[in-house]
Amino acid sequence: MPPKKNTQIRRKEIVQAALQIIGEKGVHALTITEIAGRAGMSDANIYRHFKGKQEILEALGDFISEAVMGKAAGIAAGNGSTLEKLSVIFRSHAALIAANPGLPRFIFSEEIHLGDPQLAKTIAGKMAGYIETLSTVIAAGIKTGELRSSLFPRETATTLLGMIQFTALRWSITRGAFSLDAEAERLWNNFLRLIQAASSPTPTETNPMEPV
Amino acid sequence: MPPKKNTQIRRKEIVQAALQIIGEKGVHALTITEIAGRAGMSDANIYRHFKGKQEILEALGDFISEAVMGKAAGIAAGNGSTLEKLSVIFRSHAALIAANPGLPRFIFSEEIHLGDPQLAKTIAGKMAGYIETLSTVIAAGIKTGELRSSLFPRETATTLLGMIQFTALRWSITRGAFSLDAEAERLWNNFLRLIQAASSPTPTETNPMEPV
DNA sequence: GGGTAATGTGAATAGGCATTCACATAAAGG
DNA sequence: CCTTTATGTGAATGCCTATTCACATTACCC
Repeated sequence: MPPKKNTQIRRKEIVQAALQIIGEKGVHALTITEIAGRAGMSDANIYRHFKGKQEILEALGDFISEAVMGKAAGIAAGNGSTLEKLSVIFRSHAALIAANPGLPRFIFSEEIHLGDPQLAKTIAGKMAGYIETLSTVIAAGIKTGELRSSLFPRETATTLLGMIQFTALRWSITRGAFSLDAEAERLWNNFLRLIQAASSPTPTETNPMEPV
Repeated sequence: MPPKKNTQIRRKEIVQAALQIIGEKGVHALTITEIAGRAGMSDANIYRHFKGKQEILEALGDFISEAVMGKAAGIAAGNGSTLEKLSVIFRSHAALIAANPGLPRFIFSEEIHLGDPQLAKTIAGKMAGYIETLSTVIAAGIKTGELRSSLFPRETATTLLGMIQFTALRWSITRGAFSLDAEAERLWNNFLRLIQAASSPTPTETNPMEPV
C-alpha cells in the first residue's frame, strides 16, 4: 500500500531520523522501533536498507564526521587571517551543535566507542585530524605574529576543542539550560585574550551576562 | 553458608564494584548481574542494600562528586600561590581520572543524565560549584598580579576544565591509547603560558614528545 | 541459648529489544 | 502485459536485564 523509495533515499532518511532521536531523547532511546517510527516505516523495513543497527551507527558516524570536520577543514584551507579562521571554525562548530544536539551525544557515546571498535577507531582518527587542522592554522598564526610566539600549536588546538566540547556536553546534560551561542561567545572572547599577541593590548571590559 | 556483612559495608562494596565495571567495560556493561558478581554476592542480594539500580547510580554519583570536587575545594581553600593551587588541582584531577577511568564515563554518561533527572541536576550543580571554585582562585590570582589582568575568571576556569574533560574523554574513548599524565603535563605547560602575567617572560622551549 | 531481624540465595517473572520469516505489492524492464 | 526484483509489512523468535519471591542461615540481643 505505501509508496516505495529506493535504498539511497531510505538510508538518508534513516540516518537523519537517528540523529534527531539522539538529539531529543539520547542514544539509549535509539531503538529500531523508534527509528522506524520516525522515518515512517515498519521495523522490518529498516533491515532492507541496513544490515543491522551497527551499520546505521557507522553511517551516522560518517555523516557527522563529514559535517563537523569537513567544514572546519574547508575554512582552514580558505583565505583570511588566523584569528578570523579560528573564530569562524569555533562559531560554526558551536552553531552546528546548537542545531543538532545529537552530535556531541553521539560522538562521546559509549554505545559507539565500546560497542564498535572499528567505528571508534574511525572517529578517533577524524578527531585527531581535526586537532591537526587547527594546529596548522595556529602554527601559521604564530609565524605571522598574530598569535603569541610562546604557544604550542597542538596543545592550544586541544584547549580550544576542549572548550567547545565541554560546553557542548554541559549544555546537552542540562538539556539546554543556557544559551550555547552566548556561552560560546564569552568563551571565545576570553580565549582571544589568551592567545593573541600583545602588540595591540586588548582593553579590559566586562563580558556580557553570565549564565546560571 | 557465606559470611554476612552489614549494609554500610555492602553499599560501599557495591559502589566500588560499579565504578570498576564502568572503568573496565563501560556504563552499558553495568548490569545487576555484573555488579553482584564483582562484589561477590547474588543478584538478589543487591536489593537488600539498594532499592534498585537507580539508587546505586545515585550513590556512585555522590561518591564521585565528593572525590573530585571535594578535593579541589580543599586545595583551593588551602595555602599557596594561585599558580600552585591551579597546578595541583589540575594534576590531581588528571591523576584521579587515570586511576579511575570510570569517572569521566560516568559523569558524562547519558544513562545518568537522561535516565535520572534528579541525579542529573545534582551533578550539574556540583559541576557548577567546581567552576565557581576555580573562578575564585583565578580571580584571586588576577588581583595579586600572578595572572593576566585581562582574563575573565569564569571563562578561564571553564577552559581549564574543558581541557581536562576533553582529554579524559579522548583517553577513555581510545581506551588509554596515550599517557594521560604526559598529555596533561603538556597541556598544563601551554595553559600556563596562556594565563601567566607577562612579568617574567617564559623562555620558548619545545614540549616533550607528542602522542599519537 | 532462644528468638528476632538482617543478610543471603536460586528460581521465577516480566518487559524491552534486535533480528528473522513468510508473505505482499509496487516498480522497472522487456 | 508479464516477469523479475526491490521494497514493504505484521507476527514470531530469542536474548538480555531488572526486579520479586519463597525460602535459608547468620549475627545479634537479652
